[in-house]
Amino acid sequence: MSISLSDIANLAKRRGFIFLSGEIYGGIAGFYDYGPIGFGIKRRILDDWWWFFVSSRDDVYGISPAIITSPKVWVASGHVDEFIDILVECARCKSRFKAETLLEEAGIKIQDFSMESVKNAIKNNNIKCPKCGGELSEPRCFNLMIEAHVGAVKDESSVVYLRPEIAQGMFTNFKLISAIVGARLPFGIASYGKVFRNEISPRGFIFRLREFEIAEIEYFIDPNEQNNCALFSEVENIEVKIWTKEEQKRELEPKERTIGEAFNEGIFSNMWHAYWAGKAVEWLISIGIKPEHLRLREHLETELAHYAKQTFDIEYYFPYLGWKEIVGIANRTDYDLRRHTNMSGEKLYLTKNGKEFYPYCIEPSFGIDRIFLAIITEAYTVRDGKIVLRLHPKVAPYDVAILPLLKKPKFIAKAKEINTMLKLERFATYIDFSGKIGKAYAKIDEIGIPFAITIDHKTFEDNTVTIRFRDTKNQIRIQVSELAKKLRELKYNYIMQ
RNA sequence: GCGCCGGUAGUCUAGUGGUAGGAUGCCGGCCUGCCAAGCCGGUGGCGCGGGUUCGAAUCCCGCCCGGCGCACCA
Repeated sequence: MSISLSDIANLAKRRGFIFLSGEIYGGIAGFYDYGPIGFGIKRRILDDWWWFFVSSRDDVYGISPAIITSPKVWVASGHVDEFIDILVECARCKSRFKAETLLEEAGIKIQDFSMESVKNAIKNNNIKCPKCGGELSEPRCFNLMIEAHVGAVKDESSVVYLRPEIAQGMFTNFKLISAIVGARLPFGIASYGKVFRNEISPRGFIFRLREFEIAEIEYFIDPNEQNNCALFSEVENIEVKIWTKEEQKRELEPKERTIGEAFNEGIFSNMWHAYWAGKAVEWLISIGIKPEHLRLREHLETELAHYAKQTFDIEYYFPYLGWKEIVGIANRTDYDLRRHTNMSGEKLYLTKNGKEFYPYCIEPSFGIDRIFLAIITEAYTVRDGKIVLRLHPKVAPYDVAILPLLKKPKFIAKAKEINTMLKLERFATYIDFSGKIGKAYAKIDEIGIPFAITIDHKTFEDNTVTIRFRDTKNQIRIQVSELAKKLRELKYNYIMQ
């Protein structure tokens, strides 16, 4: 029996993972609130991401740029031009078209894509609906960036944009950061946070959102050293399905390759691009995604973003949605630093042997909410008609549950004592003495807590408790004094099945 | 944004014009004492707004939200 999106949404609602935002007023499409369990999991994902890509490394620096910044940033980045679509609608069949595509197909070239010139071009060339031949409506502007206003007066000069990506915060701070940290190439700047895109129709539970969390690294390399990656041995042997654009065009299946093989085949735009694709896959697997549910898919030329030379999506196989993007790894070249240098006048380039040059940039960009959904989907299993969420302990909402076998004062007191002890050891504990033990086990299985400590009669004889394993229901008995050590061992040596 | 379908306790669901019912969850009690046992009691609902009608969960209109298809997804 395969799981559906509504199974996931149902669990999410029932157990406090995630809810439609403002639901008491009917909600708002594309915006969701994370509840206690969901945010517990999401925070663990973000923490582990930060550890893997920032804290555990010496070459990546973490920052936190503002969500709203100078609107000029978005002009320079190309988002003001590229992120705005002018749409026309057929008055008869109601189909909508991008004005740009429509004019292109009609072989008409116009200099500027202002509303006026699009309107005139359509009128003067008597362009009709390509589907039904009907009359086209007035062009309308659809901006994928969400606008806001700052200051007391709400006019054109007060317009700001909610960031549609974090990357620009890394580029605009490039000079300051590289000077402060004394960074030498190659090095990266990383961040995570909320971004906003005015999607036309958000769909698929939390799959397409208007406000979502992205974690990004902008990794800067010397354009003359693109194929000199000293860290390549870290990823060389990682195996993953890779689907090149040629294979897609020729309708061939994706092929299993190691990152090393793929690089040697010339599939990646450079060695660092291959390296970061490998690291992204490595991380996803380390938090519980099965390798067979992942693949790297190269963007076709028509899909490439305005800034990208080559992009690979890491796609995850959602049983109810098919293969969908959860991570993108783009080679942005020197596009952004060059644009910002030209627009701002600041020198966002480096000097080597007296020669000025722009670093190239490889950008791994992680859609955290989609990864959250993938992790929940991956973990969702049914045992004896009950849901067991087999999350990796690293991303479980709590480390351990503490349950008294009986709801008697001395059992509860002992549970509280152990709870306090483990909290002092920095475990995220979950204590529950509200119901019966079987019911408590079922509940913690559903929210994915990997281990449960049970206080039973024997506890009062010899100060031992049992640790019960979510995945097997097996129990082991252990001295209370050994608990912290054992739990730490279990958490970090956990092997996904 | 267009088209089709839908929206009843936290969740699942019965109810097609006449007193909203059940299951589950949640809270309390009894009992039991290691994997959602049982019994008793309690809590909680017709997405929002307008209209038709003596009377609307039910019919009509608008909106909001969701699902599917199209379009969109740099």
